[in-house]
Amino acid sequence: MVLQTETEEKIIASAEKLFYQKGKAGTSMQDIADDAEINRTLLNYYFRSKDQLFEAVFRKALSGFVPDLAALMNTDLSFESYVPALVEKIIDTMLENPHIPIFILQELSSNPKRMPQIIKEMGIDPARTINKMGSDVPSMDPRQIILNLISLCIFPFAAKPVVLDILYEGDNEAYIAAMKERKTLLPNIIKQILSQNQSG
Amino acid sequence: MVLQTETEEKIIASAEKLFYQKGKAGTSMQDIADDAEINRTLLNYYFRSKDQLFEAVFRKALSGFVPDLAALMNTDLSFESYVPALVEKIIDTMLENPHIPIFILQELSSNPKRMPQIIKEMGIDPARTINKMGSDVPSMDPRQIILNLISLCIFPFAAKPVVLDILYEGDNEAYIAAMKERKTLLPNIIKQILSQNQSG
DNA sequence: GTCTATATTGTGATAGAC
DNA sequence: GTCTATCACAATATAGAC
Repeated sequence: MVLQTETEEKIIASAEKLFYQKGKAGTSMQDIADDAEINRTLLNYYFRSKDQLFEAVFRKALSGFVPDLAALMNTDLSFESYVPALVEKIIDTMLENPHIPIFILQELSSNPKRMPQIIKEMGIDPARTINKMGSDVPSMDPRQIILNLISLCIFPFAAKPVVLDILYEGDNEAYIAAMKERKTLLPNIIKQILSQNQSG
Repeated sequence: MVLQTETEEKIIASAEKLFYQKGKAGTSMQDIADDAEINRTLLNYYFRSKDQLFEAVFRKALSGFVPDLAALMNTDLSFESYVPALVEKIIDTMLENPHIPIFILQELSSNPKRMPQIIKEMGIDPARTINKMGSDVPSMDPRQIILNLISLCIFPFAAKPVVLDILYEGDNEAYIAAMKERKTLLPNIIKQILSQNQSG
């Protein structure tokens, strides 16, 4: 990621904003050009096609946090010991950009293979993680633990509009505070789940 | 929901299928007409506009399970006692149609007020539920409990493509079995969370 | 209720002048 | 690197014949 022209940067910024909010199909090249205040044909000049522009935005979104998660998971520390850092990294990322979960899930349904492929490229090794957890916590299925952890971290952001309205009566400050609280809440829950099943 | 013409039923069936898979913006009226094997103008004849057709599909999706959840939540039973039934209803619904979570989340981002409005119409009373839980479990925030429960139920379906690929190596049978297992797993986790905080 | 024909606007993408 | 002009086609929606 070296030097970029000013125009290219404006395109990416507008494309991010609109793809995040309205999805790929819901955003036109004209929408992006208007938002960036440039001529529409420049989008094709810089990125050749809508597909390639979207791909650039998608990869940039993942590269903002997936490599950090991979680094955590690829240490020799036990699963339990890196859970707090994992939770904090995910929640902080989502707090910075709450649109990311829906954006990714949207693309997932129309292009299921892309996301798994990219996160493996970025250093996440699912088999290694599952195996290591299997020796840490032999009494239960590591995949259910991972599923629980990720669900608890991400879903409250993916469903932000309902959560905000239904549980926090539209009070965004209260919503944000609750999300921050979860950075300490969730590691405790995971610890409980792990200890329960080790004794059972 | 009385008698419908055969054509109207075919339209709804095709619209459901395509809106679920590709979202509202990603589906054209022509796509739906082709899938239903009818003339495109009949869509406008029966539903007047794409918006109204989408609205019909969206309401139908929610009416398949939200009223049942409302009925559970509006009894005088304690929260803890109806959790297993709640979890089972949600997971069974998602197993029958795994596209529903993404479909709803997609619409949520482009139309944040619609979903909360509809589920309140369908009998869910968030304030009542939160208040009742507040007296059941006074030591912790009921909203965090609800958030955890819903996250654990729904996210594994919303993210099915990644979960299936990364955790279950594409083995759909294994994925389904794991989801069914969660019908007994999740109520235990919720019970643990509740008891931990009651004693703490 | 179902069709053809058509209006209008928007789409992604490229060629070629400057 | 940025523009105008233009292509080929797809979008939603309606009018009117049958």
